[in-house]
Amino acid sequence: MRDEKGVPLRPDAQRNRERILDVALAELTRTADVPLSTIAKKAGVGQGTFYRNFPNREALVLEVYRHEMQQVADAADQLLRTRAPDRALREWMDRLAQYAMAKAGLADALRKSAVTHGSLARLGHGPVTRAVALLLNANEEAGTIRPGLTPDDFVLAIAGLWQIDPHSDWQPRAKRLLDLVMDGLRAGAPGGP
Amino acid sequence: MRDEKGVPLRPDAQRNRERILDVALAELTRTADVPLSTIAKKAGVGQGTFYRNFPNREALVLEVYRHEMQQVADAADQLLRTRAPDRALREWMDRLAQYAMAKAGLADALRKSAVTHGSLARLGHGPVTRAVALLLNANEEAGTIRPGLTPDDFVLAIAGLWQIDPHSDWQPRAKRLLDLVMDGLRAGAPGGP
DNA sequence: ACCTGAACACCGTTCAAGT
DNA sequence: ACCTGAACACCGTTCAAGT
Repeated sequence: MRDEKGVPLRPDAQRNRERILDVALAELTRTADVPLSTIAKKAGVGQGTFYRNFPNREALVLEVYRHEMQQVADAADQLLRTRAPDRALREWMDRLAQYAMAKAGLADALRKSAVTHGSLARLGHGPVTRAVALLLNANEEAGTIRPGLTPDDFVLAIAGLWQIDPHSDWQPRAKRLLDLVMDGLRAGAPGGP
Repeated sequence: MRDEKGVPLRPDAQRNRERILDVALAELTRTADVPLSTIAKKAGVGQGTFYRNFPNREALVLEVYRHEMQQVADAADQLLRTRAPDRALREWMDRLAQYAMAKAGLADALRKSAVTHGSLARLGHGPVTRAVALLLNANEEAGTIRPGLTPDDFVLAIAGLWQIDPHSDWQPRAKRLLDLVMDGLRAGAPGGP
């Protein structure tokens, strides 16, 4: 990890930053409204150190979320190698749903802290967008979805996932949503019915 | 307006409540994070009076949002009387999009204050759900959408609307999303292609 | 029965002093 | 160069006193 000028952080500073992120992940996953002071305390750093690393709540939440999203994104490549494009896409959506439900507190935190639109958009330019682009491309070439769909279209279409209460019986609702989206993606595909 | 026991509020109490709601609509539409104390002050009531009416931020936001949503819901009946079912559905979706963009601050406020899932679900049992049910029923009977879709399915499918930045060029993105959803609803319809 | 506003508690943010 | 933690500011919530 380096600072804005490209200078490597001092080792103790680096460790502090990592400890904050570790604690933040654990705490934010549990509930979205942990006081930042609690995170600082559990990470064993002073308030000032916390704010040196993350100037506000949003910066912290975004960083944690980005890191977690990387993992979901990575699953896309493997699915594409081992399955037909449309099955890969659908299974990836299922994993995304599971992930969204498991990290509900984190998603709440994102909603609450984010300047909302701006931040979610920025997240879009991360690994998830790349994964979605891969999946959509493969399907477009295989003729299993209509041409011209963008990762942005897809992300908007599945936004409902984060509206589902993870403490409820969420599986059937998620399945119905994802089936609907999949039908929407398929509509007008060259290889369609 | 009556209290929990069905006793009508004293006239001055009633006026206070209405003034709070008026001010809250104006302020929350502008930005989601107005201090509640500001709303109380602009409404000309003390802190205590504010809290008598709305025990927390969420209660206020929900009430304002419900009131505003009523208007969108009302448009459904008129559209159904003057248009073919699928055109009525699509045009209603367009209005919803316009509304969501106009009241972006309000939607932010809802996201930030709500216990998130619980509250949005409660909103679901309001006039909007009734309007969606009407629209879906008419289309199902006309054979323009697949049978068996619920208002809940629909609400989840269009959730992406509230992810769009209203300060951007939102029309094309909203159109692409709503077209996709409409295709999803149509997939498998008896009268479909 | 309802209202007011000062008082309290809590949390985010800053900054002087330290290593 | 980086850290600490007390101090400050702000906002939600309560409550004693008033009409």
